[in-house]
Amino acid sequence: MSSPEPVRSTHFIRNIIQEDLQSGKHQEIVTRFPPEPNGYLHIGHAKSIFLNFGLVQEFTGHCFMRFDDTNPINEDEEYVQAILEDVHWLGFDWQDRLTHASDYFQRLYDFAEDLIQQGRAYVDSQSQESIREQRGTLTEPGTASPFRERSTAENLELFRRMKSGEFEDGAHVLRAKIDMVSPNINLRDPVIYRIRKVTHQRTGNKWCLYPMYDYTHCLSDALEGITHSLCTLEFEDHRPLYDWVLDQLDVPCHPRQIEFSRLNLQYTVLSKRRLIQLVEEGHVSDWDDPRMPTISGLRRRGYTPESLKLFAERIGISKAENNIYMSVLEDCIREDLHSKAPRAMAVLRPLKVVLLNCPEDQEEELDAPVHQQFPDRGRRPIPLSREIFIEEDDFDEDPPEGFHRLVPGGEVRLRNAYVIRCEEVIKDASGKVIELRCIYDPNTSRGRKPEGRKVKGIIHWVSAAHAVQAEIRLYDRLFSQPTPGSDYPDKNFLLDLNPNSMEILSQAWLEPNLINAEVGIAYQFERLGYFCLDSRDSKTDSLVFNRIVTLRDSWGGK
RNA sequence: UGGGGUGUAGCCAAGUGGUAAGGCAGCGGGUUUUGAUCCCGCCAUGCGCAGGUUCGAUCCCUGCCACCCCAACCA
Repeated sequence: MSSPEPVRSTHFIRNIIQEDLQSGKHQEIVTRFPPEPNGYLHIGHAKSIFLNFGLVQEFTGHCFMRFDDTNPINEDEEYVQAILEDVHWLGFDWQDRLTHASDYFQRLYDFAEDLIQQGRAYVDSQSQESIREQRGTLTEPGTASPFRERSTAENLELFRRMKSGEFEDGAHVLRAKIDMVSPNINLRDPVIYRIRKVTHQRTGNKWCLYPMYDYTHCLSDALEGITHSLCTLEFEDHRPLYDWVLDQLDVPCHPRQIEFSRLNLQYTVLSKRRLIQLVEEGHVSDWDDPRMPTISGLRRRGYTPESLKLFAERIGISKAENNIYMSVLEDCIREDLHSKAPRAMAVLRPLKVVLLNCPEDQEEELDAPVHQQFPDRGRRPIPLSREIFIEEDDFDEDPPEGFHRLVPGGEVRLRNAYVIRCEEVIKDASGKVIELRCIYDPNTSRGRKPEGRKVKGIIHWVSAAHAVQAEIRLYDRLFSQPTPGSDYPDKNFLLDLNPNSMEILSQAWLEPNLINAEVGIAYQFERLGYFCLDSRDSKTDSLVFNRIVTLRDSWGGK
């Protein structure tokens, strides 16, 4: 099966790597994908995964899968497993390069003692509040801590006692001694170690002292021999600190940090805080709710790894703020599935049609291609009998201009079958159309056009006696505003939740061949869109399909 | 008001001191038993604004403007 060839335009990071390879600065490149295991991965992470893992496939090199687990308070093994599954599903293999920042805790600690020995780090024994006040503001310089000039011996002793658990949380911290009046606030003696008497998901109770991100990340990169450390724009201000730490210590190499802009996708949210809130407050069923922009949600919804890769290629890599249309993502899955998906007919909102000239005991076995453009994929059986279902909105008593479907007295083609004419419209007491009586033209089977008339419309249908009932879940965007919350003073994104983001249709009818549908395969329900079995809720005797995305519809009417 | 970034079409995004790639969207037309797909064509005298240098500037220089990020013992 062919997947779409991604459009490859170059970007500044690829250019840098090419130059480094050509100049001989590096023989191969090493990257890393470093999530904190405190939430599920989302499509923004996918952008980073495709970048980091993709680059090393494109050039020679390898990529580390590294968990940045320096803050045991928020982290959890559940997230670790979910993240590994997601990265793997996207198509990447880290081989034996699965690491954790916590693997380096001892080495990091030793480096810290080294810093102290050099007089480049000190133990501060002030309260968190004092440290914050002394940091200064954006426009005012910071002031020195009274503990800044402690002796090396005292610093070392205190630091060792911090490690051995003699002090309570918050009693002391270790700070890098850099520059309290730097215009870059990150350089005003940043805290690099804090006491946290909590159990770490990997190291247990071995440590009660945990290193901070800025100190940990650069050293982990250096220890792994990372050549290019790719991160998002908000870390740009941290780069001087990244470089400072590595410059002080005897490390194997000095990776280059390069920043790119994070993904912003309209009609959804991509911040961990907000995604957690959606899950915890029950606005969605779970992390893998098919409306979620998480990788697991997209997977359950029916998105393919190939479609997400296409998306990553399309949006590109740059340093500019971006605001991607949701339609770009939707178009990627359409493009991928168009060639892959077997075709089927399904009626979501059924309207009964009786074919008057079809005897009650008549059953005709028609068939149709699995995929019209790929005849070698075979054919599927399509039974026809006297009673069929068509889509409710494929009939209109009072049609708008340009309506190509069925109208009273009019003709339409049943897809893969005959042309029918509507003879009679049956309504219930309230005036609602509940049944159509039609006659079919037996001389209009496959490949045969009706004589002397043009039939423009084609509608899908299923045989009532043969159809399989199923529940179908129609999904729409989770939020009704492109930038959720932006119109409210408190930026409350929940107020923009789309109340119609999921519609459940429990009376849908499927062509009988769909009884063989498999989880993980997307089907095109002709004229409607792409659908797949819900991996959680579908059962063999009660099928549940998710709508992945609609087909494009250039007809504005309805 | 300090520091760090970014501004190329509706949305992304290449690009170069020599006259603006590509994708998505949009528009027009063709094919079609999916109003899908597919095919063809159109779509920036313009690169945030104003000056300057130059034969020539989106690119170099100067000055502005707008937006984003930074004052966790988060990452």
